[in-house]
Amino acid sequence: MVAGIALADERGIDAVSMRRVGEALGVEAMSLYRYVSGKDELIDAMVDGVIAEFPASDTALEWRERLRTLVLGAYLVLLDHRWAPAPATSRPAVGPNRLRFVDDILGALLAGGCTHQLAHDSLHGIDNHVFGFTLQEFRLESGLSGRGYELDALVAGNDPEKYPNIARTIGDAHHDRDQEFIFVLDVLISGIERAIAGSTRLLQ
Amino acid sequence: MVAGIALADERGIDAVSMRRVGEALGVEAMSLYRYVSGKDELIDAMVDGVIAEFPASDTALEWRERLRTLVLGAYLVLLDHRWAPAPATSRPAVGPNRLRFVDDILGALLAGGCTHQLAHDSLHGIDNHVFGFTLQEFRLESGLSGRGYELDALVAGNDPEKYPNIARTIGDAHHDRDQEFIFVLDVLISGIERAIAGSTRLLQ
DNA sequence: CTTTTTGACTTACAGCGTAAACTTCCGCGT
DNA sequence: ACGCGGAAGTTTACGCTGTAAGTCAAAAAG
Repeated sequence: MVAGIALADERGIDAVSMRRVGEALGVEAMSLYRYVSGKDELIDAMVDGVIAEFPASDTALEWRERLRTLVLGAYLVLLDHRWAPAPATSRPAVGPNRLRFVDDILGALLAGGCTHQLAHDSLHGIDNHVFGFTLQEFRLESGLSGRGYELDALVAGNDPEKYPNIARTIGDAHHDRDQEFIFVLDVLISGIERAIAGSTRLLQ
Repeated sequence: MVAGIALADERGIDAVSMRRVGEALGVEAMSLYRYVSGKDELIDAMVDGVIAEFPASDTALEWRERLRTLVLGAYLVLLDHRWAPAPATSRPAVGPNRLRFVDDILGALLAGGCTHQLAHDSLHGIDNHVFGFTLQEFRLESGLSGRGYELDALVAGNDPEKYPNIARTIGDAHHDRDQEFIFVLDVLISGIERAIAGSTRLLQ
């Protein structure tokens, strides 16, 4: 499994095949079936192996800061395993380390005074931010050209009358992945904070 | 392309192969290469074809309501094409309809008084919510068992001492996909709203 | 009427996941 | 010391995938 992670880290998730993982271990492909029931189980194990690297949160911190560092810790790990968000979000399996991670998020939310229902709902927003945001960012960064940000490139060569708001926005805004991740995270925390305060209607 | 969408709708994205799409069109697999350069381009076209169904926003609405209906419209379309979020989030291509969708979101944000930078950053949060949240929800709902929510099932059979916060939360909270999607959306809008008001530090 | 373009078909190949059967070898009870 | 059970690894094979290359008939253009 660690061999699979290493292989995916340097050659991408598509390079992970039973035959190649076997080769990396100096063994035939079919031998791997002694240890996993199939490729799906291997991928699931690899994903959970990455999540195992997520640092646990410091429960002594104030809940917002605790949540913030917890999520940022996960983010930093995912930076080193950019293939991981895709299988983590598209496969149904939920491994023990992911459960631990989810449990940690819930712990911070409950410490902040969320009702169980509110914590449950907010969890989805946070969890999705961790895996969904990274997934989309890494995807764009892997765009064919050498340019850092494919959306820019596409729009630059496109009709500014067709996409007026993009044309207006681009150029004035700079793209910084890390800062953006933190911004959305803070938006989420801020929104949850407000939901805790006024437990009734959120908007207005 | 529409044949590919229909095929994916009823048999899943994995059932989409060149040979099967060709079969659905009464044609051999290789004939498709007259119209697309390869399978990747086909999938990209299918994704953009789904996004083409997203209804445009009503620019007359107040910005928050405009953004809300815009995103909900997209959500409803994705409910009918549950395979779409996965390729939409994991492939680098950005089609014209997706650009239009993004442009629409930006329009609502700018109408709300966002700076260009704020609109740009918020866009990522909204866009990721649309595709990332649906991706994760559909993934869980496709879990093997007949149960609706796999996380429940997993945790139910797991050590409540290992995941105390999950154990505390589950049972008290009920899972309603639609309501959850709207909740997180409102959290995002609420957070953006607050970011517009106080342009300085978000938390505290 | 000839030439060019178009659309589809056929064949072929390398790679994939994995089912099934087979060999090799180590550790243990007798 | 012997035999044997099970673990570990290999070999072979099958059906599936995307797609490169070459062929051929019909339609469109000159």
